Amino acid sequence: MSYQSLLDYINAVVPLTKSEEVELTNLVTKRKYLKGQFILQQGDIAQQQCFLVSGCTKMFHSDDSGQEHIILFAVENWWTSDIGSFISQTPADFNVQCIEDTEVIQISAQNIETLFIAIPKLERFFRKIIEKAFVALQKRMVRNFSLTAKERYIIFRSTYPELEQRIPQYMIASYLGITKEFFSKMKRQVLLDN
Amino acid sequence: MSYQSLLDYINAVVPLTKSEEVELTNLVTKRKYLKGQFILQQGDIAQQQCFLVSGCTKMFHSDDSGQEHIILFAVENWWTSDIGSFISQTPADFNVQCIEDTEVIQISAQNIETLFIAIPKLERFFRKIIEKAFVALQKRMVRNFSLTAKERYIIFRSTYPELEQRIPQYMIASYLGITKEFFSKMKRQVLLDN
DNA sequence: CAAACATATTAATCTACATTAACATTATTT
DNA sequence: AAATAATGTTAATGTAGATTAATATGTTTG
Repeated sequence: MSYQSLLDYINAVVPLTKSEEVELTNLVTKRKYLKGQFILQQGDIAQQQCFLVSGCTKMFHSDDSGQEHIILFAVENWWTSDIGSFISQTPADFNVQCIEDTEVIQISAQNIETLFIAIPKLERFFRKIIEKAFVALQKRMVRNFSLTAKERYIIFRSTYPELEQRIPQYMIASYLGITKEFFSKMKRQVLLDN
Repeated sequence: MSYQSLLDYINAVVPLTKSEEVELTNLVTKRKYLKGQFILQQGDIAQQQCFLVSGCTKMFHSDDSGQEHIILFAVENWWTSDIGSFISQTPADFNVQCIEDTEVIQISAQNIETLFIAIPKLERFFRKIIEKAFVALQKRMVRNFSLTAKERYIIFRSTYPELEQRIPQYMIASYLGITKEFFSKMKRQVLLDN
């Protein structure tokens, strides 16, 4: 069935019965986006939370001077959305844009409430998902405080070896919080070191 | 009753019945710490999640060169804990230390599981709490990428006007990700500007 | 296969912030 | 009240990373 990757993902955390699986799949939708398309634009209200079936996205903030600051990539079996906008239905601080053709399973803000009532253990599931995301973000924050860009890059490489192949350098630079020019310079250093 | 501030806090998000309130208060404990004492030390496993009744704490990471990086303050009605350590019972990345005499209500890792089973809506409560924390952290991350220390300080002042009175400057500097020397210099600029 | 566009490199110059070190001011303790 | 510790300031010098701008390479598209 077409929602299998999401079901597998959820079942690994909170096992669902067959009827719960049906209920869930009735409240989600599937959608394809092309490379370059926006799933969410800064200023709009996030209507959906997205689970990636295939493809790759970046979530970023455009600041006043037009600079992009990438704060999250997502690939297969990752979630992406501006959670703040989604939960309080306020204008998003972030854009979500596809950097490959991307297929997602979406849950709307309305349906997620229905789901929480129908299947309370999904509340546990989403709590655990966001706990994990929070912990990762907190660690990244500390790294940005205490490590140099070079050190952060080395950690990024070893943490997400697949990502480096799929994502243009200048986006990785943005994710690390540095310019593409400095990234290029620093990368040469790293490669020479090995 | 002595757990009232916690009950008020929870009731504002998920209303509890009287019997649920009793059940909850039976599974939490109260404790006092003196200024300077550690609630949690880096490398230990976080046994408790803490709700502050009074006082003030800082949560920080000590890096390899011994530098402190503060990533969270907490005052009355805030939660504090190394969530990562607490949920997966692994060594903490962070210290939590009192910067005033502090009284907390604590929930242990074991009891929180009991609570989730006894009162499922607490699962919703903690999901909402952590969602809020996550959103705030994400915004702070973007600010660290896109704003100067001066701009971040101005936002800090207007967001937490009370904190600036209670907390030594050098800790605010650490929270902003800069040295106390640079903070001192930059603060003079900000004060001259007004 | 051009032409257009997206991505990456290099080098010169600039700046926000770190480091060091000395000193000043407040709190706290005895 | 003196002594000690904690906190805050100032100034000189150093550096990670930004900015600008020119050029190179790679990849789509007509």
